Amino acid sequence: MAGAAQIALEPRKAPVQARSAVTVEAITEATIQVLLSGVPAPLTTTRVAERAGVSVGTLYQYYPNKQSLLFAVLQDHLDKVSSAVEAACRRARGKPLAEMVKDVVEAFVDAKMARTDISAALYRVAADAGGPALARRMGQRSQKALEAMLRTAPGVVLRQERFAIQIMFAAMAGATRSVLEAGASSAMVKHLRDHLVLLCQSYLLAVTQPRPSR
Amino acid sequence: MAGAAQIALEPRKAPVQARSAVTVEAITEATIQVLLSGVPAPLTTTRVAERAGVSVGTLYQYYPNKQSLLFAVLQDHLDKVSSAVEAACRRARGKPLAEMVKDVVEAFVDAKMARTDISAALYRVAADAGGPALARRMGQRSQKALEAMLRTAPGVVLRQERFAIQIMFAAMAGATRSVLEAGASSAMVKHLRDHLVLLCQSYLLAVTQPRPSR
Amino acid sequence: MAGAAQIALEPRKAPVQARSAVTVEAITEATIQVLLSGVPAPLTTTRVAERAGVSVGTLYQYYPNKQSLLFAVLQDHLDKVSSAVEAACRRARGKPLAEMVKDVVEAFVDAKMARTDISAALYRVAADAGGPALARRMGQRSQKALEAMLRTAPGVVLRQERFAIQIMFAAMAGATRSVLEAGASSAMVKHLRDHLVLLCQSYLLAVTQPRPSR
Amino acid sequence: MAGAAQIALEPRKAPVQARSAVTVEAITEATIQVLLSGVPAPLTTTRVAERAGVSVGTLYQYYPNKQSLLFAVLQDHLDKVSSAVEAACRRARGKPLAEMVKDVVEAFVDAKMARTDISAALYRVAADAGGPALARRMGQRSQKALEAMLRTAPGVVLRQERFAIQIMFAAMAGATRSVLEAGASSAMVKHLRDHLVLLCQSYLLAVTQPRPSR
DNA sequence: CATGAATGAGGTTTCATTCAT
DNA sequence: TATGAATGAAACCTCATTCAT
Repeated sequence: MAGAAQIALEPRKAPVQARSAVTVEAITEATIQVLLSGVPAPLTTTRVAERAGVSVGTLYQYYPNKQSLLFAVLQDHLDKVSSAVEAACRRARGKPLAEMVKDVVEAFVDAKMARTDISAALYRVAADAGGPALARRMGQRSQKALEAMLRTAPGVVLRQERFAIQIMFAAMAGATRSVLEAGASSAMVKHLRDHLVLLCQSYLLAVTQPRPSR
Repeated sequence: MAGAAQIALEPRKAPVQARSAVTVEAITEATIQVLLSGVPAPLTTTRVAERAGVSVGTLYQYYPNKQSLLFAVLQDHLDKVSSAVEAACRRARGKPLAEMVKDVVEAFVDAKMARTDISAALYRVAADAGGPALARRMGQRSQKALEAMLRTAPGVVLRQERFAIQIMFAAMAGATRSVLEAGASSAMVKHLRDHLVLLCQSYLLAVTQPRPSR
Repeated sequence: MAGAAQIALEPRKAPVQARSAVTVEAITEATIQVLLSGVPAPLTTTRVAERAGVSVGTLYQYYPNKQSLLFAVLQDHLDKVSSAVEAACRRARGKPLAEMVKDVVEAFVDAKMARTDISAALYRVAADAGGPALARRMGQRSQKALEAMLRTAPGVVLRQERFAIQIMFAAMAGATRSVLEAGASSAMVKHLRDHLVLLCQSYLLAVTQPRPSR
Repeated sequence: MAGAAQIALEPRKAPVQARSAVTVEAITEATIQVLLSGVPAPLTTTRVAERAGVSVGTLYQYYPNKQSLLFAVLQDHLDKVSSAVEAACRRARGKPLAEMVKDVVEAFVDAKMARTDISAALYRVAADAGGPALARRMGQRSQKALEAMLRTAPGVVLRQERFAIQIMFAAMAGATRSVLEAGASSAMVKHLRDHLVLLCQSYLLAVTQPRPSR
């Protein structure tokens, strides 16, 4: 989509009742299933509803429009990844730089690769309006956490800190995407972890400020 | 798009006559213009034709369907980048590793950033069927060139060479995309160049095989 | 139409609810009306929907494409005729040949001429892909019934039975079409009945096997 | 097509020059070829022109529109059949009824089956506006000739002469079409000839006026 | 609350026809 | 005269969304 009017992206109502929660869950799950069932068929609200075992009307009770549905699914996924990174950052505070990086990178890869099928499928809808913005927002959450963590690394000061973190994070995301789109066999995923650790460690070292000596 | 039937992606006929060449050029240019004019309006063949100052019928004389038009525009862009990388790789053969990397990274960034508007706009359509495959194919061209070049680097042997190159390339692409989607001010672009040089240099060093000495 | 890709001809869903049944009926009726209103306007789905008082979307809920709509209308018509012939054949079993023929021919003509307007209108769409095949299939139903009936005619054995029946049926159909396309005044229809009875009776007599006497 | 505006059906100009004659011939031949090449592709003027080895523009020099082209091809075909029937009728004057019928029926079948492929293909376009009218006109030519011939049959007076001839002719046409659409193997064609002779002979006998004796 | 029939704007694509070269 | 690029009306069909039941 080359653009989109300003559209409500928030779910229409929180699923407070148990019955609702089940329905909503069924709908989001169905969305992913439709995305995954590689058939050359576009993702339509009717198809999602069918797959979820509810009527379109019901779907529209919970999501004001199609965008908001996709948005919710994407958000859920990205939120998991961001949270994993944030948690790892919290745990790694104060450790030596190399360890920090290792912990965080592995947390990121593990979260992203927990369901390779979903991750891969979501790239297809992420280009829609709202997707890039959401990704950026979520990326910033992670980057903020990284920044906070890195400041606790003993004896480390980064040059152009913010920017360096953005680059590192984007590099991680790019490499992960590449592996995902290449099929993401478990062997590849393992290599990805190791290489990304190396890549990030060496990069951060390279942008480490020369210690103000004496 | 969540999927697509097998569809002809090749242009319908090459613009042999002068008149035709102008028309085709106008159409591809219009495609980008429509993509850029961020207005909340999807890219439609009608709109592209309008913008190009021709009728829809004319558009369909050259492209059998909408996909093939987008495909052509994307291909043109990716081809420029790949070619730039290949050329840089050829020129850098035999140089020391650090220089190699510098030359190639800069060539990549410069090619990608020659028209930041186009690059950014194309991310929106790249998710369509055919887009990912094309990107992968083009990426492989670059990676092949990188591989050939790196083998001429004096005293350098990489561990898991192919994979390492894939990761490096994907990291570059990811970081570049990140900057592009953040606005890509010229200052940022300059920093991107420098940081990517560092990132790639240090990563390659890190995955360099310990010389089997003596 | 000079040809057609393989296209779904079956209705999309059966009208189960009362509301739907009305809609479907309105659509098929409208199809015939549009065909009849001899105005120099082709049969388009939009026009049919308009005439039926529903939206195009509704039409497409029940018929996956234009072909299937025409197909359904044609099928309905041909089915009525075939059924009439079959019924007559069943009733005429065991009667003398001349009576058999009379009964069946009259049943055929009556069924075909019940709505001369519809019959005439349908010739216009019968040439479309699917039409000839359907007509052949329906013709064979009738011919099968004829065959079964004729075998019960006392003392009658036909030479080249199957083929003779095909010829007779096609002759009937051809003559009927001719009258239909000439306007089919009720006087003509009456004459048609009488003449076709004669024609079929005398033809069958002519192809009756000489009784293996004594 | 369910109708058509009043459209010029006459060829735009007679091919007076030799060059033109070749071109026109190429175009009509190409029309049939396109119709025959059973591919699920509609008959378009562009395709016909291509096949004929000329440009669309040239096609439109000779035929003012698509209808007139189809009309010309159909007319050519029907004219051959009508002429054959007329000639046979002329030759058979004065012969006994049975011989008359035999000669004419065989002339009809032979003319129609001279090119079974063309005959079969033309059914597909005959339903278009202009087609039925043309067929009727041509049928009347044959029927007139039949009428004139039959009046010379010694001792034969038909009841409802005109109508009977119409029915007989339509029956012949219908049976022939049936065989054509069933594939028209040469064996079937042979049987068709024999059966149609029988059918017509016995039918005419059956409608022969009882001689006003004494 | 759920249903699913109905809506209709709007997208893609075709193809008969014209006319500048 | 021949060419074939250009035209654009109009056809088919989809699918997000609504609302009576």
